[in-house]
Amino acid sequence: MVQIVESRVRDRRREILRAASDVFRVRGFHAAGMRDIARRLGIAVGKLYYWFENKQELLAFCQEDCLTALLQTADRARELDADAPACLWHLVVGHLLCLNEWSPGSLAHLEVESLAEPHRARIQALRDRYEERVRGVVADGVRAGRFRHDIDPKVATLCVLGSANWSVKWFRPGGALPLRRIARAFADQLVRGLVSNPESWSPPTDGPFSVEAPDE
Amino acid sequence: MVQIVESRVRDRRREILRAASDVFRVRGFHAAGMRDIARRLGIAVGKLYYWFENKQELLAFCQEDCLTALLQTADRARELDADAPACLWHLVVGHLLCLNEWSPGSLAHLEVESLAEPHRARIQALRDRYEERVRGVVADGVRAGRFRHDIDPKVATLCVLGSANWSVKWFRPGGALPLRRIARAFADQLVRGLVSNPESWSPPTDGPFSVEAPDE
DNA sequence: GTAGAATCTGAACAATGGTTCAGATTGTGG
DNA sequence: CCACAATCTGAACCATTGTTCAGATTCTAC
Repeated sequence: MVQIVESRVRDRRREILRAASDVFRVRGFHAAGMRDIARRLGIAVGKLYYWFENKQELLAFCQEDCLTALLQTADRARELDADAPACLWHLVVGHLLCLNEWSPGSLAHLEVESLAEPHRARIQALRDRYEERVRGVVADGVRAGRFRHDIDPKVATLCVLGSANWSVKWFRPGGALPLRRIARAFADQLVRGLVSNPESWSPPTDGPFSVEAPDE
Repeated sequence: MVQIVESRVRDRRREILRAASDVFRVRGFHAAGMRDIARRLGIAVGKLYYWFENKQELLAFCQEDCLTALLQTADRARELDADAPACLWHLVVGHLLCLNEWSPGSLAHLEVESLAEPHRARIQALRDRYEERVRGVVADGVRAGRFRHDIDPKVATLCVLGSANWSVKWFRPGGALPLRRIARAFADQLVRGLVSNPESWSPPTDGPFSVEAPDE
């Protein structure tokens, strides 16, 4: 019963999130106002304040939605029981697909400093948790000898996440290159730069994120 | 004579740019207002409008300043007469040093969509020119057999620039890791992911950007 | 059919921030 | 010393945006 109510609340909030995401893409994240979002939904602006306390809560909801999805891709990559290079490869692919195809909140994800307390701490904790997942894969790989011993897992993780995150700035659906090809190429380059046997290593050919999807 | 006047105008405008940069860092790029910038300089807000037509011109000036510096690092890397992997390596290092140490306008550099016409077209042309420089190095390397033949120079360039650009979001002077070490590690990973002989390739040990600077 | 809960409206309010400009101040050349 | 140019001031104006809330509408349970 309570679950049904909560599900309805979440559905309504996610509907607003999707409208917000549309406005983020059209006007830019920082130029997106509450009136624009309400107009996008065809509702009065006051209604937004029935479902969200204020704009900050809406932004936090967007970022949380995206981070939840990213953490889920990390979980699925982990579940593969693959070695660290393959696991990291899937993580990179998953990150790009998540930001550019699955997660409507991804534009908000980039805006690290747009949140103030109290939302900021909670969202930062989620970001840290996700980054720790990625770094854990890299560190495991170094320990197992699958990644070079002279890399710093923290720095390598920052390099990986930077490339993936920045893709939101330039990738456009329907562009010259399909997203999955870009995702594989990024994953190839970033992982190959870390493995201890780059000349014999080859990237995975299957996995959980439909990398051979119908855009080829 | 005219040169002296232009130099004075530029000096004044760069002084304002540095104040703007300070405010960008403290308040975040999008929360930085003209009053804040004027306060930072201890001047009346109207003075800003004596030297800049409006806020957009100031933002464009910041981005142009940063892009000019980036193009200069690309020129210096090119002048080395090194092969493509070494050249790209220096470009990556130069990019990170430029954004995080030399160029006060770097926070503005990230904000691709904050500019409207007519400034946007001019700045976008500079961005394209810089990206073309980087991509040219990658394409040359593929042609010469120094980079893998199966990479797409455009995608590889986007991967490289994404990592480097995103560093502005998290790097802090005085942090746990010195900038040059981070820059070298990024360049190592990104170039090693592209070279055709990653197991025998080793990164440059000297170059134009003081990578062995006194932070070690 | 009705009471009460849930949901919604949209004008008004307050705050913010970009910009203007009449007038003031400073600098410079004759 | 003075005219004129260059530079500067800061209050006021205007537009925008987040938010509120009294009241309206819709929904639901009895």
